[in-house]
Amino acid sequence: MANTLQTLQSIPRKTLATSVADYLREQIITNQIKGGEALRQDALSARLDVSRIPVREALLQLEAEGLVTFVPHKGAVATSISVEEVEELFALRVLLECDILSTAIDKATAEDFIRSEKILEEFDSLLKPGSDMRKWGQLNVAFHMSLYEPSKQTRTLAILNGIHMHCDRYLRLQIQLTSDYERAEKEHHELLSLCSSGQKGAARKCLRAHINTTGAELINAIKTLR
Amino acid sequence: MANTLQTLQSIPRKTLATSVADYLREQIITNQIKGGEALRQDALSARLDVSRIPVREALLQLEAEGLVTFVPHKGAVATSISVEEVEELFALRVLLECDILSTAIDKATAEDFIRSEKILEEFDSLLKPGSDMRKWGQLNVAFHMSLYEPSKQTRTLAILNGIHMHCDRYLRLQIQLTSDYERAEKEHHELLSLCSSGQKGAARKCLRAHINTTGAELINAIKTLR
DNA sequence: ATTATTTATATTGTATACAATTTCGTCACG
DNA sequence: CGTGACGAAATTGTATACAATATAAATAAT
Repeated sequence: MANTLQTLQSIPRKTLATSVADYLREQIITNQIKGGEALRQDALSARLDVSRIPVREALLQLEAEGLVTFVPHKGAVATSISVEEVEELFALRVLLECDILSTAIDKATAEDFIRSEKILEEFDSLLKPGSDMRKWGQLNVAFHMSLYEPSKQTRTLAILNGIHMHCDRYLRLQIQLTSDYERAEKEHHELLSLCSSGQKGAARKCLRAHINTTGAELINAIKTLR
Repeated sequence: MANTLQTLQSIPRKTLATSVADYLREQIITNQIKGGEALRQDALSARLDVSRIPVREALLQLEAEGLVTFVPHKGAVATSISVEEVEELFALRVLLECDILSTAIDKATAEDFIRSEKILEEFDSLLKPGSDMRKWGQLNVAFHMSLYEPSKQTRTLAILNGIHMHCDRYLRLQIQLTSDYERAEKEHHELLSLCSSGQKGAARKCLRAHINTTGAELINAIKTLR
């Protein structure tokens, strides 16, 4: 079996630094740590009961992901994002995702579509309001990435992963407020059926519309919040 | 004066970790540290006469840039890149750079073009063979980024910066071997003149051709080297 | 009173020391 | 021979301690 090795080498012995990074990333994405908030190494190491070394390494990794900015001798601050940047991110999504979707459809197998389908089914389990938006955001990213994964374009996938992380940081807010998840889910199903029937042109069009309306709704929500 | 503040806050007190990162990045990009080579923290800290902490932080930063892979408890290894990945990177360049060029042209001022022009002039100073390719690669990146900078799309610019870094790691080899810099320079001048005269469509076409032929030449060179 | 200048405090950066994990050689066993 | 168990050496991960820098407070000067 080919993927045995895959599985084996993907047991990443968790290091403290990555655990701290995971924790902080979660906190930032869910807005429990707000944009602009300072992250003191000492406070974090005391709170998490580890030394400052893994905390520093976690902060460095988060900086690489764009979730904090790290100024030498001054400290780390959770990043905030401007409306212009959100717009840029969604424009990037349209550009990259529409492109990668084409090659993904060409290379996709039946199992690939089944995997995506299963993710959509998971959405149903938390359709009712009150369910945590954390899971919703994760599934949203997972669905999109699952669609593109067959392309095997690792660099592009990595870039998209980063973009989605940032988008979701704000999507979470909007989805919660506007109950927009029903639209998103309908569009997801539509998109997947177009993909699995190999209608590349229509699928791209659908995806572009999906990203654009989502972005527009989000920007709208952000602007009214001020 | 507006940029006084800019200048002041852009004096980043260099930390040891960033110095080490700069040093290692240079070594990797210039192929003095080859892909697949292991980077032992102990050896590096002894060689550079610093402790392992800044070395670790440097390696983490380089991992974020994709220049090394960091496996917990095993160590860091300089990444190597496959032909498929080079092809992907150049395809990404076409997609992103053609798009960003349009908005950059719209927003560009006279000074922007002058800045790009000056970079092209610098090329002349090292046109003769024997001059170091390090500078050539830096100028090449600088020229392209200078063209796109007026767009103010910071996320896209950051992504492109990373892509260029990886491309140049291999471009250096090819340029040296094939004396292809003459073609590149001619195309650079052509591109800039189209931009400064506001011919968006033609400029995009020219840029796409420039990236595509450069990518094709590079892939060609890599394949013949094996 | 306001601005400089100095002192003290807080916070980050780095070195050293120790703990945990992996790697590799050795040896026993089939 | 090949294979697996065991232990020593090498290497990485983390804690603690100290040095360097920045922030804030206090004092002095005009």
